[in-house]
Amino acid sequence: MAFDLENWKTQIRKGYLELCILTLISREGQIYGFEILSQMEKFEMPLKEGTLYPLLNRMTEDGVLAAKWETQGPKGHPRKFYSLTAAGKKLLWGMSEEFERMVSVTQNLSKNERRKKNDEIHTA
Amino acid sequence: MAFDLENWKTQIRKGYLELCILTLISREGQIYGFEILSQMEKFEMPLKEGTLYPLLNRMTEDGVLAAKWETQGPKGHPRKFYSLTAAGKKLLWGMSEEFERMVSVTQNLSKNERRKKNDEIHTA
DNA sequence: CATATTACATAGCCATACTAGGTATCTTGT
DNA sequence: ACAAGATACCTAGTATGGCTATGTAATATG
Repeated sequence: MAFDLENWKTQIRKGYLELCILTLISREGQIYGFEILSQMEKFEMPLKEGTLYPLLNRMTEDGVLAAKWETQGPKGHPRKFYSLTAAGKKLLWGMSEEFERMVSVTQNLSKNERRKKNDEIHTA
Repeated sequence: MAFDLENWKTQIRKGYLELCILTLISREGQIYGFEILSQMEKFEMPLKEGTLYPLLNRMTEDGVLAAKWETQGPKGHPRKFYSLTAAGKKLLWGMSEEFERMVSVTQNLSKNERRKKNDEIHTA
């Protein structure tokens, strides 16, 4: 409701988590959900199951990820492994490019001092 | 509906635009809405009026921004100038810190090669 | 055999960006 | 004088993704 830092941190994660997770899958080649959770925690960007699984299902439905079940022999819960499709790799590339652009915009905004029109401020 | 790059670009802007705009206001000291639109366009991060004005009103209601109307003498449409409150400065600081953290996480995710089990990668 | 851990899944809530419109004032061309 | 465009702000409604809370199963452990 109120505009506080915690709420903002939730908002800024939208889209960003997908970039992180696609990057992680790309790096690992293939990986299953629970392992993503622990890796993301290791990288100090933890997320909840209720965030991850809908995200993975969405991206699988949309042809960004390929999923296959693997049983762990006689023991262990079966795991659903995800990997990038060709479309997924292309998407990740586009996302990385845009994110870098965003980073450079914030850097420019912070850095560039306003030089032109010192006089204009007095308007009137 | 579909998971495409354009939709993602909309999502990733959530929260990010607020960081940009607070940074811009901080830099300018005070600035009015229409000028924000043209500055953001100059920095290659354009946004629509329907995005900006609700955002400014929200942040004003929540005590992040201070707003005051200024008439342009006998000529010109009156302008609503925004500046950061103390709470706004504090919020911007927290947001910048978090954004930098996010950037470093993506860098680590992209960079760090998986060293353990090299053999596993070459399979097939 | 009860509890914890591993592992995946979904319904419902909420905040933000976008689309598409609206109002009002001032400038410019004819 | 009047139409068109630029300046300037505003809002209702929609779509989307992250979060909370909860559920289901299987295996491991004391």
